[in-house]
Amino acid sequence: MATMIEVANRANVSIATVSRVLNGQSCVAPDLVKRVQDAVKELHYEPNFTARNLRRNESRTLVILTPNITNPYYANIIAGIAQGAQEHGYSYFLFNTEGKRELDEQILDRLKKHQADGAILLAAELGADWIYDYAKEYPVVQCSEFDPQFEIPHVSIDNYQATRDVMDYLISNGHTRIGTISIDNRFYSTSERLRAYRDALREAGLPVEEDYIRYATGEYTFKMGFKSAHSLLAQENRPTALFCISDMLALGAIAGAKEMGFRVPEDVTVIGFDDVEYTTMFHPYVTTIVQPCFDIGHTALELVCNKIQHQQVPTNVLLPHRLVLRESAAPYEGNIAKFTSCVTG
Amino acid sequence: MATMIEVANRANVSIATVSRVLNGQSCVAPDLVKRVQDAVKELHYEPNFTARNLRRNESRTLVILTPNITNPYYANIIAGIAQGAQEHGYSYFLFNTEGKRELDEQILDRLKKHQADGAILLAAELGADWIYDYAKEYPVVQCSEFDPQFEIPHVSIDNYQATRDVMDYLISNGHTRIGTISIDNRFYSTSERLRAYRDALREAGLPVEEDYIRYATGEYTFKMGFKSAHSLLAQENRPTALFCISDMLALGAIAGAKEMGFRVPEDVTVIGFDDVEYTTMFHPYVTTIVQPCFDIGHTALELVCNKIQHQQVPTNVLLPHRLVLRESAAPYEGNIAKFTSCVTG
DNA sequence: TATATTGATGTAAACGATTACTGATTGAAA
DNA sequence: TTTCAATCAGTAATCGTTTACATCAATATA
Repeated sequence: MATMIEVANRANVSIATVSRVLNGQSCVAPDLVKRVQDAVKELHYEPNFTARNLRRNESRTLVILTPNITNPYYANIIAGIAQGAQEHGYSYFLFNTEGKRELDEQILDRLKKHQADGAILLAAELGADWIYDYAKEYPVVQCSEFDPQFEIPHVSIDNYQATRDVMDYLISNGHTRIGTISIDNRFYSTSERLRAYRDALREAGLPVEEDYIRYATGEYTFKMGFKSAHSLLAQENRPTALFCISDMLALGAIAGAKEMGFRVPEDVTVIGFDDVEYTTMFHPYVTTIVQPCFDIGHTALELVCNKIQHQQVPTNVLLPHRLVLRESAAPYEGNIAKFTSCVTG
Repeated sequence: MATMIEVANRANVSIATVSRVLNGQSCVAPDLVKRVQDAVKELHYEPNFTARNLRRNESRTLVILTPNITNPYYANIIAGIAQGAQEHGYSYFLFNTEGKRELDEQILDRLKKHQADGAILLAAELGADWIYDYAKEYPVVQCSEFDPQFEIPHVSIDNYQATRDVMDYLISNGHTRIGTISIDNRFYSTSERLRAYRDALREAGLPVEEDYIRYATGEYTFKMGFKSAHSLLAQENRPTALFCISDMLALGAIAGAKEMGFRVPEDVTVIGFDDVEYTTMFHPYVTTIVQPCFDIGHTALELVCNKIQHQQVPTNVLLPHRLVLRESAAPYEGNIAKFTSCVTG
């Protein structure tokens, strides 16, 4: 592959002129410009980005840490990031770290090695103070998950309010026995949703039954939703509504409920969270909280870019959510008794 | 961030020695090694990979072109690639190009710019001779899709035989009116599956009805499967079995059939392709061809790495597939007549 | 006409690593 | 004791750009 020197020789100019033509900032005489451009074409010259990056002391590259790209929720956020990256001329390394700290750190070390100019974290756990060590020195932005006790810029929704919206809907529709399928992870969103769930019940004068709460192990998977719903609905005095903290859990919960012979929503209302596309594939379509995933990703990207350029960025960006009513939720009709008998184990 | 020079000064050695210690090939006296290591720690030195890459004339980076990460089929292949990349110390840029040639070329140009050492293409169309131009000069491997007329290394399965396996199963189970949901794309897999579909019917002495074939527009989506099944099953003399060239199409087809009042598999057998995890989420679980996605990705990565090291690599790697029988397929029982009446438009 | 100003171009020094080459030291062989 | 090879460390060139600075010609100003 030809270098600038060869281009310069062929065009009979200095390499400085070649560089100037290529970057097109300072003025160069038209005939020289033409000579350089011709030489570039004839030699099929392509700039060596490694050399350029070394000289400019940048990489035009970001790292993105995600727990799991297979999850359509993350996939949509990434789509937003991708579009923004394209717009700003950035590339990115996408890493599936499954939230393993070791791996996370190994990847963030790329910032130190000049392999990346900034980072976006999609699944920062509560209490992850080590992230702060990076964020102090390098442009780091958190997306969807964050810990409010650290001053690291983040983009998310108001998880507490979103859950209150769900609970308001359920309670005002007559449900009094409301269960929730949560996860045993250390995400702020999880703890906020749980807090809102409890607060809503308490404020409505309803008891907070620990038997109505399930903490699924690990990830937001269909299987976990299935199992949790099974165990929730197998109870004598089972809940009439299930609030699931993700759509994949809700889809699993619906399947689990159906498998036990319950109709959704007639016998059990199920509400999800996120609004991934699978919510409208299988009936009943899932009533859920719509998160502006694409925008969350896109905004996060804007923030890193601004940080890279040493601009001031807001720490706490919350985008609007929305409760969308579909088929899996219905007012409580009081027709549950007949089903309690057919519950197996 | 400290450089080698600072480390060298602090350790009172030359930068050559620092480099030698860091790369650990040539021998360095133990006390010097220690001094260098101490200096590295004290200064929190991290090598600048841009500089290293410039000097070594490599990037340790790959580009991966995929039409759509959201599709779980591609996601699994990428998981295989990711693992291999990790093993070999490579990073990769993942690009969703949606098969747009312009974009594809723009990204492959990174090979010329020394931004990547090799490329893996997940969705090369038939007749894409321009890919060959890159493949001649740079390490390029194709994964899942390829064009047999070009000598570019690729990893895939035997799509013709896999489809013959499906058709053998259907025909030997008494189905004679077999439809297929294909796509109007330019993939070799698509044309091979269609060829096998026609051949199987012909060889079994069954007519190839063009009315039983649907070419969905664009992508392998749930929606397309839904619509295509609807139109196939709305016919007077509708097929009793549908072979879908992807699982997402099959899931859509099952939903479409159900929406029309058909039972799957009692009234219509539906068979998919790929074996993504969604096949076993909703009943009926989908009978499908299992592709070793992870291995396909992993093997493709091995091939690029070997090519990068100028080793000889095989051109045509085909991995084994398998037909797995689940709930969505059943022998033809002849009980269809009663349903033809309830078919709407 | 002499001088200051402007603007285009070239020269050469970075950027931070790797590595060919050179030189010094040591120990073994003659 | 001399010679030679082997081992290890240092010097400096190199990778391919960008860019501060120097140069020079042309124009404007006095």
